[in-house]
Amino acid sequence: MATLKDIAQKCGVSTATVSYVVNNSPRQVLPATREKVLKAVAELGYQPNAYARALKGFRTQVIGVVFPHVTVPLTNVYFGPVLEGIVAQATERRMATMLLTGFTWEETEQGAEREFSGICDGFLLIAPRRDSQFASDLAKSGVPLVSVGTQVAEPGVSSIDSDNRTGGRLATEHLLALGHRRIAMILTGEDVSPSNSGKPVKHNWSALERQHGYWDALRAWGMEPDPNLTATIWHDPVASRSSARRLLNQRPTAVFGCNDGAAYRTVEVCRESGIRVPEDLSVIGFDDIANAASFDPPLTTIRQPIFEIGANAVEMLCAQIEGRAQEVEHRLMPVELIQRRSTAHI
Amino acid sequence: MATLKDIAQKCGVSTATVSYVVNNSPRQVLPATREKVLKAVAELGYQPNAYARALKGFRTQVIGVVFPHVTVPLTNVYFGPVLEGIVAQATERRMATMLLTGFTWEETEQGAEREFSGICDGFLLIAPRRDSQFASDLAKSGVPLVSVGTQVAEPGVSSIDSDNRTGGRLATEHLLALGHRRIAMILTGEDVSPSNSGKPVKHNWSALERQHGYWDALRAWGMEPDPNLTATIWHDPVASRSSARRLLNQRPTAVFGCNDGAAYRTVEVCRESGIRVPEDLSVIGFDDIANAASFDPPLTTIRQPIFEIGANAVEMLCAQIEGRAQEVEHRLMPVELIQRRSTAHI
DNA sequence: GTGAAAGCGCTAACAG
DNA sequence: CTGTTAGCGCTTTCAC
Repeated sequence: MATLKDIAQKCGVSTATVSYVVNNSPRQVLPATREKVLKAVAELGYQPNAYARALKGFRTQVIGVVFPHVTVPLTNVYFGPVLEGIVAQATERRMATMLLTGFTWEETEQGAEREFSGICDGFLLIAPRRDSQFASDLAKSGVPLVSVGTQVAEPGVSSIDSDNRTGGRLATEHLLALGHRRIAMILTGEDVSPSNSGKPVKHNWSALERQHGYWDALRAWGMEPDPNLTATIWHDPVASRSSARRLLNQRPTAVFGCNDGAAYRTVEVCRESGIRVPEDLSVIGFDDIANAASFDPPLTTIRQPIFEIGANAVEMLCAQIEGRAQEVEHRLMPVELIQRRSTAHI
Repeated sequence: MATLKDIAQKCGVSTATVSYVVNNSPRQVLPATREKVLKAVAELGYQPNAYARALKGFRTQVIGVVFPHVTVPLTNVYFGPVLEGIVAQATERRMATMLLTGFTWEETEQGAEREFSGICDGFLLIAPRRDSQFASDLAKSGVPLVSVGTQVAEPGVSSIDSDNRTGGRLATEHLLALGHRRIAMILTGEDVSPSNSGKPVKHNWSALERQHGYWDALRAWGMEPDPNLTATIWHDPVASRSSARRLLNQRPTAVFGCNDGAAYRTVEVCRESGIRVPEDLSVIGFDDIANAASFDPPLTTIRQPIFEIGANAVEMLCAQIEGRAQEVEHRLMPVELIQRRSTAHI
């Protein structure tokens, strides 16, 4: 790999001159010299060494995308589109995206910190834990950072997410407007089944926000949320099913699943139990994942702009990197009700 | 960000000593000194600078994943799982994955070459063009490189793909065994519709390989392929539909779609035309994408191990990076027939 | 056992 | 207009 020095020698000029030519720096260079240099550059296929450059304090044009767990697949209905938005926007800005992950979240954070804190201009944390150490450390060192899909506890860390609370309210209001009064909600959480039963359930941040919206709507209609009408499901399919079944035994007329997957699993349980959707039970989801429209019945849901969340995250991060960032910002992306056929008038 | 020098000063030792301690180098260091250094390292939160290290000729532990076009989404049925396999295997080996893409393939290649050829230890090209300039350049400079899903023209570039030809044969033999004799094939190609009609169709490399397998099987059964029983579809849905319809007018009893998407679109066209699958027409696909089993009817197809292709690609690349690579290797991953309900006895 | 110093490739301040 | 040189943070040879 040819270096500045090689070019300089070949042309009988100094490395400084070569540097000025290749960088189009403001310094005046004799046209003849410039041409000579350019020719040598082309001949030797010279590429500036990104590392040496970075060592001089330049931007690396790389953003690190830190995501929780290598087995939360990229084909996942949330991570996939978010990453797509990130990559599209990064490409637009001619930046590269470095994927940083591990087999546990701790490992992910440690690895990211140990290896790449010097390489990346900034980081996007995808759905980090609220108490993320990595987020705190980076924030304290002033490294550009945006948390996606969760607000971390550490103040000073900007974040972006959809407006989950409003979405929860919208979903519930839709059901209320349809005449439903016994409206159940299904939350999701970290795995609390067999292996770590006993520990308190750790619900997803977003699920909890959506629940707040659900409560907001109920209260606005003068109703108090009934704890019996809330259930939690998680990765374990068996335990989740029985949880869903217990909920249905409470005879709700409508169910708000905190995401489309939860809603869909509810529909499945209904089918097994002979409950018809939407005739006997209305079901609404959240996310509007790619195939929500081809569910049977097509799922009424709250759409969140997943791709745009990714794109906006990059934009926010770049603002920080370039020093144009205002204050800490918690950007909330708009959600909307997508009415399909899984909800009906009571 | 603390540097070696900071630590050295704080401890009243030389940077060399600090370096030896943090790297666990073989040089003997007085336990007391070692401890002092380690303490300072912890206090100052020292992280070695990856760039400075790389400048000394060390591995960067980053692999560049070059993929064609930012709008070929990561949620794509092929790219998604491939990338998943890549990331999983890279993580296993504690390497990071850098996503390199652009808005055109040319741009992607130029950007990757210009900016990142010094940063990455090696590159994975996802479905590059056969005449990729980037591949040639890298191969000539001896940069570790594996082409995924296509063999490039440049000799000396290792590749990995599924055994498309065998898969094409398997699909066709399945149909033949079911008693079919008028077996059509649907290929896919680059967009040759409105905008660039007139230009010769550029078929996908893999589609062509599968077609070879199709021919192999027919000939082994003493039949000569009928050109009228082959059609090409592409991104344009309208033109593709009419192409599919023309094919069906030739009255095949079975269709082999070169991928599941093509097969599925054929089923749709059939439905519109009142042709029942599999009663009137058997349809077989290729890939076994995630939702092939939930098609209506569930699609008989040839499974290719997409995730494993990604994982193997990383393994091959690392062998090159670490100098353990044998010769140029064109690894072919095994495929298998997945029998479902879109094919039936004639 | 430890320190001084060269040098990886590059940029930019300083001298001509 | 161009060359010399210091130094980014690190590793490693050589000398003590």
